[in-house]
Amino acid sequence: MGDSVDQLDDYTSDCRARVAFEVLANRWDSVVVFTIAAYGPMRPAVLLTRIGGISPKVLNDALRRLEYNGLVERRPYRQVPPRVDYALTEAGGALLEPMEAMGAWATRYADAVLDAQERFEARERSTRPGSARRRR
Amino acid sequence: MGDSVDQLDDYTSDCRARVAFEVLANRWDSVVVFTIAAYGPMRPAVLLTRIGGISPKVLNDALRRLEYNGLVERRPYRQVPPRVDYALTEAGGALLEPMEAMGAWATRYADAVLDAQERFEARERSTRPGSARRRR
DNA sequence: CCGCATCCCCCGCGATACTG
DNA sequence: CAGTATCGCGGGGGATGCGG
Repeated sequence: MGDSVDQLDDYTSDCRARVAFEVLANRWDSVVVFTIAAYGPMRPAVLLTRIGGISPKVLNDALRRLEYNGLVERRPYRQVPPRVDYALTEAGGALLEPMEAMGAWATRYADAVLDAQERFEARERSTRPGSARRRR
Repeated sequence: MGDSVDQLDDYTSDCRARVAFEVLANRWDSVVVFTIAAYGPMRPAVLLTRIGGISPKVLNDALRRLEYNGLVERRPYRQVPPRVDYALTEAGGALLEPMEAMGAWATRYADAVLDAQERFEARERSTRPGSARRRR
């Protein structure tokens, strides 16, 4: 099913934004794109340290996905020890602007989100005597 | 770990956009927000038909999540049979603009993404004799 | 009509260990 | 250093059925 970026109007046809969200749907993809956009092409090891809390394997998964979707270009240098770096494609670079729009929203409403979460849990707790649950 | 919208700089601190992406990370959340933004407050049943290919349960999950994050407000009418509708909060409504930025990117680069996917698979096929794999 | 409870499947994340 | 192979786990998506 939800395979690639095939048909745009599986749902409300105006919602082509979905394509963009699908492309950045996974945990780290947007972070990787943003980091490369901010600092320029980088080697995996550097990405690894620049981004915190991501394992080599997961980073690699993300890079492969991004490459698959044409957001990132893999540039191998033929030498030993192996050396590679990843750069943004035009599509990937163009993503920076919308991402910053999202960022602006986040800085503005992050507190509102936090408040809503607390209020939700408080309400839940007063209704249901059970333990405090987690929502995503 | 990646729990709610707690710390903003788990990674590159400038990447606060992540908060926004987390809030819309799930399969249908952005679609629901967008649909309500486009047509105004709606009842679940209407959402169900307006959006295609989503089950009642999954829609409800999405609405709960959105409510939890304060993007959507649940407005019950005390009557039988049960009547409810969902409206965007201020935060939810403000999301429309960034989402449209993402949409603009999508309309511009959707083809590029498709091409990249095909090229990737072609390259993969010529390298590895195995079957054509799927990437997400 | 709303939305909960189950059950299943799949896949992304994460950790670890290994090869070139 | 780059990338792969395994394994486990958790959680979302999807289908179905029940109850308020």
